[in-house]
Amino acid sequence: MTDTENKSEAPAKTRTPKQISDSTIHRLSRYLRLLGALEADSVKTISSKELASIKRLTPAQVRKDLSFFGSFGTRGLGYPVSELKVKIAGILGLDKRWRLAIIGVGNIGSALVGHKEFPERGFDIRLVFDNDQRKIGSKHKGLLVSDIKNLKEELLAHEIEIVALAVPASVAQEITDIVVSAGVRGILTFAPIHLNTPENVFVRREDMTMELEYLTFALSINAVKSPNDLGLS
Amino acid sequence: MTDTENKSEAPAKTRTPKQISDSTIHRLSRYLRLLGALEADSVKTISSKELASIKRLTPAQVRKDLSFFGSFGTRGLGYPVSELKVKIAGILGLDKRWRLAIIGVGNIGSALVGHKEFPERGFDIRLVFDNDQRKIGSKHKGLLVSDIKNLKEELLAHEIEIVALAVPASVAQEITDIVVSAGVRGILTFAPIHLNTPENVFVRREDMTMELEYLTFALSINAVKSPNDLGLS
DNA sequence: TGCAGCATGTGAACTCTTTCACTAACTATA
DNA sequence: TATAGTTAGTGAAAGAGTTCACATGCTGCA
Repeated sequence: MTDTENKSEAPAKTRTPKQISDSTIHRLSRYLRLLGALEADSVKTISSKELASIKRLTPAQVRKDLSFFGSFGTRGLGYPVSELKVKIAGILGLDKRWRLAIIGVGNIGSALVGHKEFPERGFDIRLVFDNDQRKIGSKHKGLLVSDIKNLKEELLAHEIEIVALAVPASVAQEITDIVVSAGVRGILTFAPIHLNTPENVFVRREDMTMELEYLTFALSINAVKSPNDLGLS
Repeated sequence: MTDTENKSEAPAKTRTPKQISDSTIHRLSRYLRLLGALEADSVKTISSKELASIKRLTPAQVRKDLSFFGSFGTRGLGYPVSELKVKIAGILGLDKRWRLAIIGVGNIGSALVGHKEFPERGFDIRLVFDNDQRKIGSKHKGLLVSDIKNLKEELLAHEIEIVALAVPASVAQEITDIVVSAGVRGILTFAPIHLNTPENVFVRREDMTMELEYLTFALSINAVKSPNDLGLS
């Protein structure tokens, strides 16, 4: 075999089947928000450079993120604000409204129910659950609290698509199983534990303590690790 | 002259510049929590394999994470649970209690004030601020709400180290500036905007909408699960 | 119409993170 | 004490994600 080199030539086509990273998706969310503000200010066009400087990123990063999904800009000019906003919203699946349920009306669940940003950004809270008899049946910030005993039935009846889980860690898995059995495929959980779910169910965890611990780590080290990634996830 | 020892010619030891990644820190937090549970169950020793399987990681990942900070295990046996817990807590700066202030007692701030996990994990909420006269002076979940007008003075007086910012995005930067001027170097913010801070101030952002949008992205893609199709053609 | 200037889109290089694969070292047992 | 079995620690390889650099192609103006 003369061409030993050849066997390593195969990967020439390193084209991964387009796996989009978490970071890219998160940045799209951030671009989207900025574009909303720009649109409100009647800005018509924005370059990757401007977009990047506002978000503390590199222009290349912005262009690369967008390029995964298509070509939305015009060379020599930049990106059309309104149009790009619509495109990104489409990519993120925000061209429809989503039906949400909040499970658990403790401190966090309560905050979620009252969170005004949700409806503003396309998320309609349709159901609120708790297991506390004193709460069940009463209105909480305008929403009737349902008995968690009827969780599955109600989720199905209201065709809930995404659930925010704000219950104690001790019951989180148990409730997750019910939620999944009701066909819900998106879960935003605040319980600091790993949730077991089928592969086609997506879970995102919001963990404030973890972020605080990141801060204590950074503050204790006292040596700055990476000056510029403050605030990025 | 010795041969290999002596030279600048060798591009040299890949200086591990001790750059610890975000992910590693987050995983340490998760290990720590698990170790707490194990300790409560009187588990004395745990291997990287066991630790990994519980957290859905690889054993190599666990060992690598820990190896950045030292050698805590025993070959052939594993890691001593209680000891490792103390070590990780130390790494994360959790060998002391931290003084926290919550700014903004709306939906989210209110949840934070009542969040029982904070004191349990070493974070003492010392101050709570708001700008609403109806709230100022009253007790909110056992804590007196201070006037945000006195923000700087109070932060200094109580030697607050970390602030949780739960205020509208429109005033977040302004308040951040004050917080920073009071010597606070750790900020956990819930406002969905970039905060400008000096380099020695650490900011972590908690953004529920962003996580929800991640879910809608995932759910949308999956719904249209055509083989090669990720977005537009 | 032609030209100058800009900004996109993108392969390639680079950097960071994860996984692999192997050695060193300890435990347990006889 | 020797031996079998297990597991930590760690360079190196592989894999991801980010940045570079430049050709392409559009805009605006004379």
